[in-house]
Amino acid sequence: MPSPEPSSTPRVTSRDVAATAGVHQSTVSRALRGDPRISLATREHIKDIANDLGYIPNRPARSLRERKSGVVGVMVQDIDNAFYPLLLADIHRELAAAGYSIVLIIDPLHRRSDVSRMHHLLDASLDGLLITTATFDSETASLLHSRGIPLVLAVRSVPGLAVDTIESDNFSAGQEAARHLRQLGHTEIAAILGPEVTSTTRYRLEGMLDVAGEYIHPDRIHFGPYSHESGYALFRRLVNSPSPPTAVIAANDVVAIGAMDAAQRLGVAIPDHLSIIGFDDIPMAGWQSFRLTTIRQDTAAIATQAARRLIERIQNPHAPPNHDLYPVSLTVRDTTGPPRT
Amino acid sequence: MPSPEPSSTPRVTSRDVAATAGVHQSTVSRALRGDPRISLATREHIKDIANDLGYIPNRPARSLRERKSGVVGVMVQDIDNAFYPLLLADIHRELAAAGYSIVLIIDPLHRRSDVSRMHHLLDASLDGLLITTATFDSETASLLHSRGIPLVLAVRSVPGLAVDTIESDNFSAGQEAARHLRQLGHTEIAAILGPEVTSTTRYRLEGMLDVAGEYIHPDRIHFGPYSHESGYALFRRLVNSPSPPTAVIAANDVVAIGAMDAAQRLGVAIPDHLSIIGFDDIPMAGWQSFRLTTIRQDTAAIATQAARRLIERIQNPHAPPNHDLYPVSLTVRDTTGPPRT
DNA sequence: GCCTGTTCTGCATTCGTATGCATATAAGGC
DNA sequence: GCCTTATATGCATACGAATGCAGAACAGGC
Repeated sequence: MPSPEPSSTPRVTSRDVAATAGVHQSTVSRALRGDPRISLATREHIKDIANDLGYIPNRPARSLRERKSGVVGVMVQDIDNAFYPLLLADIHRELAAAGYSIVLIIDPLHRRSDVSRMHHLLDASLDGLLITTATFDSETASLLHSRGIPLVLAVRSVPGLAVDTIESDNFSAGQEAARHLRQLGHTEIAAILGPEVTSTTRYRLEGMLDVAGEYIHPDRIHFGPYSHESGYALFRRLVNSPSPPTAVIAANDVVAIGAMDAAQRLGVAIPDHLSIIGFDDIPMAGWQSFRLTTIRQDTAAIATQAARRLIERIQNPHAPPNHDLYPVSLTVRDTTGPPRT
Repeated sequence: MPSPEPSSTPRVTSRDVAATAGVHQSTVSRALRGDPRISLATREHIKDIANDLGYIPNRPARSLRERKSGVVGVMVQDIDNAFYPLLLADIHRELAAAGYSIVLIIDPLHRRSDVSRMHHLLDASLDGLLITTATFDSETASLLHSRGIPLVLAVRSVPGLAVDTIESDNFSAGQEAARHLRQLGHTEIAAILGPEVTSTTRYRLEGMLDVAGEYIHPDRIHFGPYSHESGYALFRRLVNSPSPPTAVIAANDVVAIGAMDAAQRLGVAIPDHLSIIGFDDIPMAGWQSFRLTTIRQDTAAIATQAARRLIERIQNPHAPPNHDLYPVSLTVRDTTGPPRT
């Protein structure tokens, strides 16, 4: 198969189509958009010619004129973290089905976005923004919202910010996790949590404390990033402490699996010596190597709904904001059991 | 924190800035781009006013005028597959550093892109395209290239297509894997491979056969998607066959881990009963739960280099294409050993 | 055959920025 | 104090598509 040379042919525009069809550019525009005011015959004729010439409407020109780009931004914390690809897959499917392209915006915690860094979000190249990385201490979402860009918060919420929010019932999630461990008889519970400034961490913690506050000593509550490494490191520290806990609640499955990795390395038997429970129920949690007990959240539903809400918001910027709260459920596998005696 | 209302204020344009600065729009444009022909005083004055007014240049307008969008597309097979996020992270870092935004294009194998589906890739909204999903049977890359869009192929190559290509030495990779198993004494080797139409699969297979052709019976060569599920299912079939192999070469680490998952479920001891080797050396392969022996490829280098090549290609569309070939190396962990006796 | 009313198409402008060219003002030479 | 050369800014237009409005072409009524 010989490789065809790239053609340096200048792009064919609606004017070119118009010229060869013997009509005016405006007629081409209308014909291709199916305007019934153009006679059917002319419409078909123009479509044929457009096809022959390989005409493709210029997107920037259209965006400029229509004041919308057909592109939305999706902000994730860290693409190299099993949770976000999971979200992205469903978000992408839904948005693509509606004709939107997705710009990937990676917004790591340590590199907080100031106003200047978000200029490119407000340059009219994005019709909307789906944020999965909102934190309590960042004004990003609030600023963007005040600048009028259609906005949706998924997974994490910001109290008092009146924008569409799609999240799990994380308070219940925390309760469920703690309740499960309590029912197994644990009284020495530790928590390896995510960043303190995230709603997921805060509400889950509140739920845990609500159910098992007296069994989770403040010294045993640790905060860190939502990462495998964090689970690994903090678990290590917990186990090497003078009085190790009998159960660990991990920030999410990724962290829990990091902890399990450390456990395996340290020769800590799970669940015989120590129980671990996570949150999310990502597919990996169900793999034979892990069989992780976890609080399931409906990530697919959240992703899909977030995408839909964003589309609605773009179409109707002034509708009152919605708050979708999804229930969670305990999934018992093999990493939790009664405490060692 | 009260939630500020989204402002419906119309966007502030360079003309607005010009008006309040008492200069012409063109002067604003030049001043903000640092044109030395505008006096320093005026430049600063205009910048201050632009700041005060919160002026942000309109991207579609700029794209239209400059004939470049500052956006590149990155095509991946399946975001929900550990390998691609890994690639994406580095690609994103590199492109973001160069000021490019990334549009995520998911191009699943089963939904092949025809010309109409790729119209939106040619509508001038993308300055270039980084394809990680090229296959032998798809004309996508070739077509796009002939249409003149700057193009880079990463990970997978297409023979005879004269475009920048960045890949590992997959033939050597196949050789290494087979050599390792041969040196351990294996004579009953099976292969759970990726799609036959990918260069990675084809070249790795050729490498394997080159070294151990007589020990890899054609009936034991299986093709499937590069997925956990495929590894799981095909491994199961292999083990349940009348004469199971003593070693399995998996398409990549994701597939290998799928196979290990099946092994664990079926009670097949690894490596005592059966050896498994993968390709890539994704971080997960090193986790305690897996300790997978694998042929390491420098994914980070490939991702980074691909991004750089694309940037170069955009700047200089007519330079001769480059072919970067990266060496691979055997990483021995705990999933390979001598065959059972 | 004139007038009204449809139906179809063209004209001209708009979106916001960048830039070639012209021009105005200032500075310098003598 | 006139002319040349910088220096600094303005003017006008292009990028490509969409659209309000005007107008052409045609049909029908009488």
